[in-house]
Order: sequence, then C-alpha cells, then structure tokens
Amino acid sequence: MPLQKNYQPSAVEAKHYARWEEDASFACGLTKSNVPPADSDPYTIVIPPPNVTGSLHMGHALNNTLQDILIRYSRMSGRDALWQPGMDHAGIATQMVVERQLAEKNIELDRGRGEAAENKELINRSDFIDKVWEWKAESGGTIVQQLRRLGASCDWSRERFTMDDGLSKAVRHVFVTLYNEGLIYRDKRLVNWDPKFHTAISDLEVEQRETNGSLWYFKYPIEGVENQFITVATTRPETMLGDTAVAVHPDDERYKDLVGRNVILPLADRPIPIIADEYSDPEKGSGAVKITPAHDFNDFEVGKRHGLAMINVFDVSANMNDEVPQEFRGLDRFSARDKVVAALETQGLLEKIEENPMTVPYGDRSGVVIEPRLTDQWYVDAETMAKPAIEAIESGATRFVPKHWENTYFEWMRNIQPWCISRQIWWGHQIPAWYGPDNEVFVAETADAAAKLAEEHYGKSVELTQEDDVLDTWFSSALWPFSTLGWPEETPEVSRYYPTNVLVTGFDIIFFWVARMMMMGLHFMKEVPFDTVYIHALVRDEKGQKMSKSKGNVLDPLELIDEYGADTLRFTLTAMAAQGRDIRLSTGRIEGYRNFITKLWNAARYAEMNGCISDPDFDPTSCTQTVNQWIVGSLAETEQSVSRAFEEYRFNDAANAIYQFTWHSFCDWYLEFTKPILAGDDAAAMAETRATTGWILDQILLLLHPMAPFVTEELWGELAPEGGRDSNIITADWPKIPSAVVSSDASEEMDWVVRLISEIRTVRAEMNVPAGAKTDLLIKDYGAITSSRLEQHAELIQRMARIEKIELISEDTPKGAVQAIVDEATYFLPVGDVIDIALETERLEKEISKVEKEIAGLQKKLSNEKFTSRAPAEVVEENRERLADYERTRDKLAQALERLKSL
RNA sequence: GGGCGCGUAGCUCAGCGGGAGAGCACUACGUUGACAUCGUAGGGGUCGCUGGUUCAAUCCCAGCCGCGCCCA
Repeated sequence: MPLQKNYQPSAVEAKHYARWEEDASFACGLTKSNVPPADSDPYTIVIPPPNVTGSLHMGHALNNTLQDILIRYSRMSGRDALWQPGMDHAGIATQMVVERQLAEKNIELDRGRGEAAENKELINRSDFIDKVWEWKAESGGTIVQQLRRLGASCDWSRERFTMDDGLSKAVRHVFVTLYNEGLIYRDKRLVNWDPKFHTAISDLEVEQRETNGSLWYFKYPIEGVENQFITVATTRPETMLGDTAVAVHPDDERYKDLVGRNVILPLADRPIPIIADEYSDPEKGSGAVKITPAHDFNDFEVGKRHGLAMINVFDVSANMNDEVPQEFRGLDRFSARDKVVAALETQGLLEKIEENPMTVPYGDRSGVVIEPRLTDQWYVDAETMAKPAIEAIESGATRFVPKHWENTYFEWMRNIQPWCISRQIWWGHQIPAWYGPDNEVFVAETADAAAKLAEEHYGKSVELTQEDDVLDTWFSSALWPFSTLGWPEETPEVSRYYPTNVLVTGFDIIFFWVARMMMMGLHFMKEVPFDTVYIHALVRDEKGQKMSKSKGNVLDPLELIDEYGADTLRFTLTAMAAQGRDIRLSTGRIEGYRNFITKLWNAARYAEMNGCISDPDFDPTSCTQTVNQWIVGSLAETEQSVSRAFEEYRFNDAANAIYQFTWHSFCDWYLEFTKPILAGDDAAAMAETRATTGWILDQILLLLHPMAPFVTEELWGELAPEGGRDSNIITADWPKIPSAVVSSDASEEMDWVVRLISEIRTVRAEMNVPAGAKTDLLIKDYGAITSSRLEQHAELIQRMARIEKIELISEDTPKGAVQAIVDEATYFLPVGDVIDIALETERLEKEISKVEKEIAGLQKKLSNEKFTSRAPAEVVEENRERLADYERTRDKLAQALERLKSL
C-alpha cells in the first residue's frame, strides 16, 4: 500500500514505542544477558532524576531529547548503551501534595503538638507514609509516561526510585560511613526555616527576591540617662523584641563613650549592652545596629563572638511566641511588624523611615519568606568533600561542555557552606540515628545495629528512639550515578557502567546535581561519576522570557507532540540547541521543522512510487552514473558532519547538516536530476539510480533516527526491501561510509550543472520569461569539458531549465537573445522579438558593475606587497584565481553587452 | 559589588582571522503526477560603538554602550 500523502504522527508513534519496548530495544547489554557483550564498550547516561510529582515541561523535553540522541547514536554505533532511568521522591513537594489531599478530607498530620482541631482527624507517621505510597502508585510518576511520548529510549526495566529498598540502603550506608568519618555531624546553627512547611531547607532552596523594603530608624534610650538615645536602623522591626545588644564600630568616635553601657530595649523593657564589633558599618544607617542573634545570620556570628543571649521570638510558623510582651503574642510576623512600629511611634521612638531596596529570602517551593531559625540539624562537611570534587574538574577528570560552566562550579564549590541535610518532614529517608535516654546518639544502618552500639555504650539494653528528621532529597540524588546501578552491592552493573559517560543537564542544576554527585561519587567510588557534564540551554518563550505558569507563556511539550508529532518537537529543539545560548522557542520555528518532516515523508513516497527501494547488495562505491557518484559522496560528507557533531555535543550542527542534505541536496537537486533517468530507457542506469535513491534514503533515515525516531522507524518499515530488514532502525547500524565514495570529479561536474541551471533560471526570471515558456539554449565559446558535460546532462538541463533544444554554435550569434555566462562559455536564450533590450542592457550593466567591484577589491589586495609576501601562499593563490575568474566573467559580460548594443 | 554570557537580515539564530549565512516572515511568478506543510527567482545586513593587534578583523585584545543570568 502506497504511503499516504501526509505523515500522521499520532497514528504511528504509540505503535513504534510499544514495539521497541516489546522487543527490548532499549535494553543494555546486562539487561539482555548476564554476560556483558565482550565486543562493545559501555556507554552510560543516568537520567537526571525527575521529580515524582513532576510533569513534562519544555526543559525536560530538551534535556531528554538530547540524552536520547546520544543514547540512540551510541546504540547504533555498536556501544553497549545504558540509559538509566528513574525518579527522585521529592520530599517536600510530595508531602505537600499528599497533605493537601488529606486536608480535603479533613485529615491532618499528628505532629504531637496537641489535639486535632474540631472536625479534623489526625494521621500518624506510618499511616501517612502508606498514604504517600498509595498516592505514588495512583498518580505519581506521570512523567515517565510522558517521557515515553517523547520517544525516550531508557532501559525501563532498570527504572529506580530514590525511596526503593536498594537506594534506601545506599543512603543509610553513606550516612553511617560519613558520620563515622566525621563528615556528617549534628550542630545547632541558624538554618533557613520554612514557616509554611515547618522544616529547614538548604541554601539552594532559597530564592533571593529583589523587593522595595523600608529602613526604620528607632531610638533606643540609654540606660540611666534621661533623653539620651542611640539610633539603630533595621529592615525587620518585629525582631527587635529579640534584640540582645546594640553594636557600633570600635573606631566610631560618635559612640566610643557608649560602649559598655546598656540601652533599655523599648517595648520589652529589658537592658541590653552596647558592644563594639567591626560588623557594624559606620557608613550605613546611623552606624549603630541592633543585634538579634536568633534571627539573623550576621547577628548570630556577632552574638557568638560576644557571648550574647539568643532569644527566639517566633514559633515554627513564625508567629510571635511567649518570649515577647503579652500584647504581641500570637501575631504573625507581618502584623507584629506593624504593631511594633506603631507602638514605637506612639512612644516617640520612631525617628524616620527610609525606602530601602533589598533582597528577601523566599522558599522556592512554599513561596513564603524564609526565617533564620536556631535549631539542631544534621550537616555534611561539604567543604572537605568539595576539595577532591574541585580537583577532578581542575585535572580534567571530568570536563564541562561548554567549558565556561566550570567557573560557576568552582565559584560555588570554593565558597561552599555546611550542607544542612535534615528536614522536618515525614516523606523521605528517616535519618539512621537513634537516641538513648540521655540523648546519646547512635548512628547505624539498622535499628538492631544501633541497639548493639547502645548496649555496648550503656552496658545494658536500653530503649532507643529514632531521629524524626528525614534527609534532604538531594542527599539521595547525589548517589544516583552509582546507587541506581546497585551499589553498595558489588554488582556487575557497577563495575561495567560506572563511571558514566555524560551527565546532561541545565546550568541551574550544577549545584544541585553535578556538585553533589561529584562529591559523593569521588568519596565512595574513588572515581568521578561522569566524564563529561554537558550543560544545555534553557528553553524560553519567543520573547526570551522564562516560561512560567503565572506568565501564561508556557508551551506544553505534550500539546506540541499532539499537534506536530514528537519528531518535530525533538528536531526543533535539537536544531536550536546551540552551545552557550538559550532557546527561544516559537511555533513558527516548530512549523518550519514540521514541514521538514513532511518533506522527508514525501521524498520517501516518491521513492516508493518509483520503485527506489533499497537493495541489500547495493555497493555505494560501484556507481557509474555521475549523478549517483555525486550524491553518494555528498551523503558521505553529511554522515561525517553528523557523527562529528554528535561527538562534540554540537546538536544544532547535526540537525542542520542532515536538514540541508535532505532538503536541498537530495530533494531539490538529486531527485530532480534523476527523473529523466527514471523516465528513460537505459535500464542499467535506471536500476543503479533506483538502488542509489533507495540507499540514500536509508542513510538519511539512519542519520536522522536519533533526532526523529518515530518517522524514521515508520519509513524504515514502509520502505523495507523484499524479504524485510535485518532489524528495526533503532537497532540498525550507524552508517559507516567508505571515504572512497567521495569523487571530486563528480562533485565538480554536478556543481557545474547546478550553477548552469541556477544561472539560466535567474536570467529567465529577471528577464520576465514566462515560467511555463520553453526556449532553446545556444552555447558559444565552450571548452571540451563543457561540451561533453552538456551532452551528458542535456536531458536534465532541458527539464530543469525549461529548454527546448540545446545547440552548440561557433559563429552566428542569435538576434534577440538573453545571455548568460557560466565559466568560459556564453549561453544564449533566444526569446525572439519579445526581448526587452533596455531591461537586458540594464541587467548586464548591473552585473558588470557588481563583478567590477569584486575585481577592484581583489586587485587592491593583490597589489599590496605586504599581502603577497606575508599571507600564506595558498591564500594568495586563491585570490589570484578568484580575480582571474572575475575578469573572465567581466570580459564575457562586456562582449554580451556589445552584442546587444549592435542589434 | 563579583562572575558568566549575549548584542550578525524585519524576527529567531548559526558562523568566529582570509569571498556575510540559515529558518521564518516579505515580494514576484508558478499546480510540468513526491511534496502548496510545495516549487522557482528576488529584495533585505556600516556583523552594538570606539580604539588596538595583523598583510587581513564580524571573528583576537582593550575600553565604552545596551541586555540577560548567577552569586554576594
């Protein structure tokens, strides 16, 4: 059955994907067999684990398209390709989703903070976790289905989840090991506290937002002196209730006498000292600054230096607690601020308010203002672990592509802070630490092991309580490149597929994944987790804005797949994935590449209609027809370009090379060139051309497959030779074309044909020769090569340039002819009396002046002695030749003009 | 304030030491059986500005102007 007129992606995509899965086409060597293939090198990519609550957005579409390209290309190239898939458990995000669901049923978490409110039911930790697993089974992980729509060829049989048993074991093992090595510890420090989720979060989960705040100037009365004040400026009035000092700069003459005295903290009515500390900037505000060690990172350091009290005035939701005067208790921080300011104003202690542009920290998930909060948390000694991770990039053990991203990595790694890994939520890896009755901590992989440690410590068995906190999701993601392969077991997967080849990700994830995977990989595996980190673009909208739901400018990849097909989306993203630049995606661009897929489809349809089916015995080096030699050579060059581009992560170059070849070389020229052969009576030439066309089309499909897997698989099947194919295209061999097929003679000859036809077409169009009209073509001043080429290609020149008959002439030049110059020869298109002499004169004159401009430039260059003596000989030679060519053309054009004038 | 990147055709972007390119948009013509999701031809650019290096600069260097992002 012949192909339909248009490709219908929706009709075939699901079918091919299902077949690939059934055939285990995505399986790596060890999935297919317990014995790894001896004759192929492993090629491994671990997917940057998408979040179990997530759904596919444009960033995922790009990220996974690029990974899939690398995997499919490697698989076809004979590598043992493993694309390791999976998801992370997204502690906070997932807990949020499930909590919200439960809240709709009036169920809330029993955090042991008292009774349930009226009409509310409490759920305990263990039941809650069951609910999360239920949620995951029902609606979690939609993204892995969506990745299938995109065509991702992950080895799904190996899908992992950060909360599954194996990965949880890896997490516990890592935690215990690092603890015993002193690289994990518990500490009381200020953390970023999320008052909505009631948990600590890491620096990276905090977003700094520019805001127009205010600076309030308060007068604090000096103790024991009537009407003497010191003015402090603050951006956070509500925290003044927790002030425990006022700091001035030690060299600040204005305040020298006050150091050591006290002020009476207004509202709280409490004496606090005036201290000297260099943290206070004499240039800023009044030069005196209030110190609230429990609520500000800088103040905390000052407080430690001076042994100040640390008074926490907020509860877990950042409402005022019982440390503050009665009238403020229970207020949220924003109302408290208003009330504090009002109260101070009433007392005449508000000096002034200034506008103050500032940055305010927000929780990236909760969207509420983050509070520094003094709590006990678990930390990783990131500074120590960062050292080898920095060296690995410096030494080139792992390289960034593009290279400049290593600066971002270095910058962060060299200034890294202790990593707070505990979270006060329930969904996640509960920290494997147990407390004895006296709060002595025992860290072990299992409760039994902890009990043994405790027994040794106490000399008897005691009741232990496990740490409530869970680990940061990224703690488990950091192990992903090896935990997914079965570590800490000594599996064949670990030894075969680690280190992986490349991590493909966006720059915004350098800190989250790359840095942490590097630290953990080096520490536990003693080898970098990946050789290369390829950092790709961010997908933005056509105006360059970041896509976001609130802006309403998101393009949904699934909708685009429905509308245009997965291949079009993939190919568009690939063609636009230039290194070091963001992608501005527009539907116009997508339509352009959809048209490309259609073009390919129709070329295939044409091939099918003309019996151009690939022949398994076809030998591309055996072509006798120049046109076939030419296209085969051109294909070989394209294959090299595409392969090299993939190797160098230059995805857009790969896409453009195959686009250019397919549309322009193959469709525009080759298929047109060969129409006369296919319609002719030279059986041998016809057979060779059919075989060549079929073969070229096959090669196009192969080269395009990593970027456009569905349409290529469909056509591979539709255009199968008699007796079928050895394999689906997904597991076919990547083209290896002998360089012997490249013939410079054939390419020069066909280049001449292209130039001739183009020149005739241009001249015809410019002289308003009606598109349908045929003319004769007379040639004068031709050389031997030209005459033989004209004879050889007469039929296709006639067809493509609308020529009735071709004739070589020597003397009599036709009257009323349009003239064209190609190389040494002059071509006449007699259009009879209808020739517009004025128009033709103008055209020739314009052309002459254009050529003369070139000549003048080249003459100037070549008459410069410095150029001829210093520039490389071949450059000089090239310019000389160019000049000679232009001069010849100029002379010929001048003759043509003369002829016209003599009419 | 520190760092990174970007300013090339109307738009989106390749190129990055030796003849300015692509896709889309635009103009004219065209349905000769693969394709109108098409074909043919065409118009359109002091390659941000100013200096420097070089025989030669869109490309390298410096400064400036404009824009974006990251970090503090």
